[in-house]
Amino acid sequence: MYSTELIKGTLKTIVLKQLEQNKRMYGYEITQRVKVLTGNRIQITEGALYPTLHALEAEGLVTTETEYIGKRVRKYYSLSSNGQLKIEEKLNELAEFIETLRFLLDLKKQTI
Amino acid sequence: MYSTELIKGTLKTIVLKQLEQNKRMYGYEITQRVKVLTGNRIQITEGALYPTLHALEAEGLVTTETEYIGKRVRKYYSLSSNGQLKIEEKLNELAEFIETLRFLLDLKKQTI
DNA sequence: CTCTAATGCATAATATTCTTATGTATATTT
DNA sequence: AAATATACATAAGAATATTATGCATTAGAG
Repeated sequence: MYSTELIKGTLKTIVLKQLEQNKRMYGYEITQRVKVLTGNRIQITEGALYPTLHALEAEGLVTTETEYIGKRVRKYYSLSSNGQLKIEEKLNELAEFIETLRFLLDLKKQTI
Repeated sequence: MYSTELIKGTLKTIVLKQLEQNKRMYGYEITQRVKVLTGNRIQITEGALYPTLHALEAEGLVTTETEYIGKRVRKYYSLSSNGQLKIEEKLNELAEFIETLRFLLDLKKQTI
């Protein structure tokens, strides 16, 4: 696990990117997928995730559909067209920021 | 300027790295140097910087000396040996985190 | 030579965004 | 039967930034 302060500021981007890649996901699924993909290195807590999803919805970046699996509710999230634009913006900004940090902190460039 | 949320979590690392590279700096100097080095892309505000410097001092990662330039006070900061260890730790962690993000968000690798 | 901008420190009020804790409920595995 | 996993949600608190304010000195522009 990374020291948590690093993750701050990237959560929305991570969530939007998952929705871009998988079309339609529910909250719990997002946390599990990110956990697996990162080998447990990034674990999104529920207290962080749900408020973030609600904020994304309020900003019009995602749309929702509620479904019942048996008696259990699931809320599916999908990227809206504004969300699609936003994730592209955010990825560009993050990539630039990382390049700036790399230079400023003299981090090694990846050649792989 | 980057959306401010990105900078959160990297400020201590940036400050410690500047002190590693320049031995002895005062607060205002750090903000100016980072501003120039990043082409105005990262501008550390005073309200963020000074509390951070005080925290680093309280953690024993930096030592301070106060000097007068004419009648104006300047507080110089230097990396302690614990600070030296800490910056190495933080840079390693950040580099790993960036690699994880690169994979998770499918960011392009730099070849330069 | 006066006024503005820059230098230099600091703190307080506020905002954001996370962690941790709590709550509720169903489904599955041991 | 009990523990764990699934699935949502919100509240209290911590951390860390922004914005605003305050004070004071020095350099430069008009």
